Amino acid sequence: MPKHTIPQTTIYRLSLYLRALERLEKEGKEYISSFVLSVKTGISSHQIRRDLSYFGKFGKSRLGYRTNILVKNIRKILGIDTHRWKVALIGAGNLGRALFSYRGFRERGFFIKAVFDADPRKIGKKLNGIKIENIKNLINSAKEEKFDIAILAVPADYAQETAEKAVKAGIKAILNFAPVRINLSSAIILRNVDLSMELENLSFHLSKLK
Amino acid sequence: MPKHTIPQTTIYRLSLYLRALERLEKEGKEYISSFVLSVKTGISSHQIRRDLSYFGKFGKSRLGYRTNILVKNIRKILGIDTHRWKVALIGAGNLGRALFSYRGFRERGFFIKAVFDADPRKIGKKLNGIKIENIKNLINSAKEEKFDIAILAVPADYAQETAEKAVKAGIKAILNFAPVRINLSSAIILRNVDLSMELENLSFHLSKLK
DNA sequence: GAATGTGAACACATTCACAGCT
DNA sequence: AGCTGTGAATGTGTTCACATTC
Repeated sequence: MPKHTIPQTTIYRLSLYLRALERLEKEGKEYISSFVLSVKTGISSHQIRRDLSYFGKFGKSRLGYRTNILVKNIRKILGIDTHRWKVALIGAGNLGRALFSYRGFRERGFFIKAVFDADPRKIGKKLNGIKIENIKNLINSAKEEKFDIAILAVPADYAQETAEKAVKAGIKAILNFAPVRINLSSAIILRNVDLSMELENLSFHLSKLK
Repeated sequence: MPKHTIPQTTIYRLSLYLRALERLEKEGKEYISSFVLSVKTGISSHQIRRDLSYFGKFGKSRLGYRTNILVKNIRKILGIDTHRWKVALIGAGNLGRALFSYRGFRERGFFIKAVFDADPRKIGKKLNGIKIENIKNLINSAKEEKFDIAILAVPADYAQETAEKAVKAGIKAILNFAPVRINLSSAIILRNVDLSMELENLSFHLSKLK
C-alpha cells in the first residue's frame, strides 16, 4: 500500500504507537481514535493517521482503530509478530553485561543467543547461563546458529574490525554502541546509539539557555 | 550568523565532525578540507560546509579548515569548551552502573556528581567512591550542588515521576533511557535513548530482506 | 587552481483541510 | 455526527552549482 516512500522517522514512531497501544489493550480499550493515541504518545493525530496510511487502512470511520487489530498489524509491519530474532552480543564489558540483562529485548522478540569477547579473562565465564565465547569463534559459531543481529558493545578502536567480522559471519544488521563511525557495505543495516552525541546535544541546547 | 534555523540533525553531525577532527588533530593534520572530512565521517562535503556555515566562516579558500581552530569552534558551539556539566545519575541498576563507568562522559566534559536510587538495598553503598543516595534526597542534594543534567536509568513505570522530581530539583536537561514517553514542560530539554525502538527499527528493515 | 560559503533547486516530512465512509 | 484516509500546501533539510576568495 505504500503510495509514497516511507519516512525514516515513521518506523520509530510505529514503535512508540505500539507501546502505547499495548498498554491500552491491557486496559481493555477496544477501540482507539487517532486523537486519543495522540494524547498518549505526544504525536499529532494527523501524523499518526499519515504514518499508518503508508501501510494500509486499519481504521473504521466513526470508531477509530480496533486496538488489538492495530497492535497485530504494527507488530507485523515491524517484523516482530512471529519472528524470533537471534542476536549475538559482542562485548561483555560493563555496557555489554547491562544490555544482556535488559529484559525488554526478549519481551519484544530479540533473543541473545551468544556472547563474545576478546578478553581471555572473560572468555569461558558464564553470563546468566550463556558461556562467553572467544570473538575469534564468531564466524564458526554463526555456522551452527544463524545470527540475525549483532549488538556491538566493544571499545571504539575495535568497532570497525569487529563489525567486519560480524558481516563475514553473515550478520545483516548491527546495532553499534561504540562511539565511532563504522563503514560497511550499504547492504548491511546499521544503527548507532551514541551516548556522547546525545549528551553533546543536550549541552548545545543548555548553553543557549545560559 | 545563523541565517536560517539550524536543523536538529546538524547538532548531532557536529559531534561526529568533532570526533573525526580530534583524531586528525592528533595525527598532526594542520588543515583539513570538507572533502577529506567527508571521507572520514561519511557525511557529504556539501552537508559539512552547510552545517558549519550556520555558525560562521571557519575555513580558508584553497586550504580548507585549520584543524585546531575548527575543533575549538565546534567545542564552543556544543558548549563543551569551558563548561563542566554536572550530571545526576538516577538509577543504579545494571544500566545505570554501566553508564557510570563509561569513561567517555568525563572526557567530554560531563561529570557524574551524584547517584540516586530508590532501592534500600542499594542506598548507602558506594559506586567507585560515590555514595548512592536515596532518590528522595534529590531535591535537597540539588540545593548544594546544582545539577545541569539528569541521566534517567530507572524502570519505565517510574520514569515519569522521577523526571518530574528532577525538574523540581531545577534540572534543565534529561537523558532518558527508560523505554517510555515522558511528558514535561517544553522548557525542559529531553532526549530519549530507546533500545527497543532501535531494535524494532532493525527488525523492520530485516523483515523486508526476507 | 582549489578550496569555501551560499542562493536556488530539489527532496523529504509534516500539517492542513476536507471528501468519504459508517 | 464523527471518525479515517489522503490530496494539496506548507515547512524543513539536503544537494547542486557556482560566484567568491586566497
